[in-house]
Amino acid sequence: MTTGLKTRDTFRLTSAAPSEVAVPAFGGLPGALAAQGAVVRTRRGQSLALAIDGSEAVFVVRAGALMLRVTLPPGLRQVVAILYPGDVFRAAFAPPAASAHLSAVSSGEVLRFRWTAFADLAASDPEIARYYEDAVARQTARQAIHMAAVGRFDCRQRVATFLVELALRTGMRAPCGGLTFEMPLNRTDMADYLGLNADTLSRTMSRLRASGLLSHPERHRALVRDFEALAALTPAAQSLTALCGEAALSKHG
Amino acid sequence: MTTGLKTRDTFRLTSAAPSEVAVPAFGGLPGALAAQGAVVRTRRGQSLALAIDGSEAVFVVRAGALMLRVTLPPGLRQVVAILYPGDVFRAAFAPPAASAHLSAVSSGEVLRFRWTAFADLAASDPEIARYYEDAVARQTARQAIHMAAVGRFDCRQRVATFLVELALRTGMRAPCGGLTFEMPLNRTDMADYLGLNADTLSRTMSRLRASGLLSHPERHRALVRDFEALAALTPAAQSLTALCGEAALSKHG
DNA sequence: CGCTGTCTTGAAACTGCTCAACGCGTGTGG
DNA sequence: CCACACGCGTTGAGCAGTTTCAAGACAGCG
Repeated sequence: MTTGLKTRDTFRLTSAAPSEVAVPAFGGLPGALAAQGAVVRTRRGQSLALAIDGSEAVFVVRAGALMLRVTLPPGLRQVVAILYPGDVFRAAFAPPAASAHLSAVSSGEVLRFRWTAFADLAASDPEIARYYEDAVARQTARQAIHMAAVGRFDCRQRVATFLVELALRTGMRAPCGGLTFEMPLNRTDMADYLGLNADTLSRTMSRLRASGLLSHPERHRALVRDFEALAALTPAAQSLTALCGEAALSKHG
Repeated sequence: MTTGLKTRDTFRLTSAAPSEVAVPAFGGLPGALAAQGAVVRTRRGQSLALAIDGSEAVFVVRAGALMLRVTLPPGLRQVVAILYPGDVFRAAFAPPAASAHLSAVSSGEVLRFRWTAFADLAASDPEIARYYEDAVARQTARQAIHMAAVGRFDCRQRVATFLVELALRTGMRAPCGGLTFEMPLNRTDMADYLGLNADTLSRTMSRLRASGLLSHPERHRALVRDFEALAALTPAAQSLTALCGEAALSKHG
């Protein structure tokens, strides 16, 4: 909030995404933020405390990715969200009484603040306020798509959706002409993210591999030969490209 | 953001909800907001445009409830969120290319602003900024629970979760000793919210009715004899009471 | 080399979905 | 006033897709 400027995303209503894509505010992290936050380097699996000696924490992801997992009484686990560079997470986003757990899915770097300090920064610097607001809005919109995927897609659609998401985020053009990207989550976490059984997920990916859409040159890395074909498998393809930007697709690795 | 004050919610980490519940900031709507916003009276089914002649809108729910529905290409519909009094909705929360649609599920009243104007208000009034931030955080936490429900619960658990949610929100002690509340959504919308088939939902509710937990004294209204028993059916009961407050449970209708 | 954790795969069981029929309340026109 | 169509909810039967459970493959590591 704070600034009267228009959202960087060209604002759209319903309807198909135009080719001019809303580029998320990566790189655009306000300098004042980086100067004030505590830098935390993350390693895969590392968990991040939601409180800093009793007071609420806020995180801003600079590199790598985080995930928020909740666990409900009978051991039902759900990975609620994956946070990519540019995303923000306030501890109050975690639901109470649900064993909320924030952890890194890959090595990277996050900025950490006390919420009180962060709010003061935002109050005094419109750029920070606007950055935070836009990040929250972007993430909320992404969550909506994820919700629809988990609520309505069959297993192949869900997996395709996730792969497209990863490809758009971290994909690089491979020398051989396809698209490669990290698969930082293990099968269980991926299944928990997609609301699937780990066995079902494994089967589904095997089928994608068998159909030639996907291959695993090495563990924790995927190669997609024909991105268009993969995107055609998920009803959310348009929304995802609009949300993540297609910048990644042109980067060469 | 803006204010350095601590969130009204006593901040908690993981673990079970204590009996002292985080009361959502109803009634606590800053006066300055009400003075500035355009009052919109809603009727059931009425849809709310996400843009005010081309610029982004924000809504603050004062009474009644709204729902956000997305529809993906093959006609897959998902009700992503239900917004109750005190909740806020910024148009940028709606995902692009997903036929996002915001509509009223019951008659009520919402305040409408242009986002630019709202942001300016928040920048100048810390109380408004804090109200908005806390509302967004509360809603995000609720979404996390909903995500877990859609991703991991079986149909009975999902329906129980929804009923508990409604009971906590709008439930009143009935003269006969149970709890009554409105059921503003029709079967289809409820099913879309829960990620279920409408037929399955109907069956599930019939079973609940047959087991004596639920009854329909009149259309669009439910009566729960034994709230504890209903709450015992959902793994999210603790989280829901922590998020919605139990104030409603003591109100007499 | 053998251990462990992760991933894969198969067969059976089950849950929820599809499709179609029916009941009911409401609105409309004869 | 009745007949009819319509929207909405309910219900049954059969089916499809997912989960469950258990066994096996594979890589990493002491």
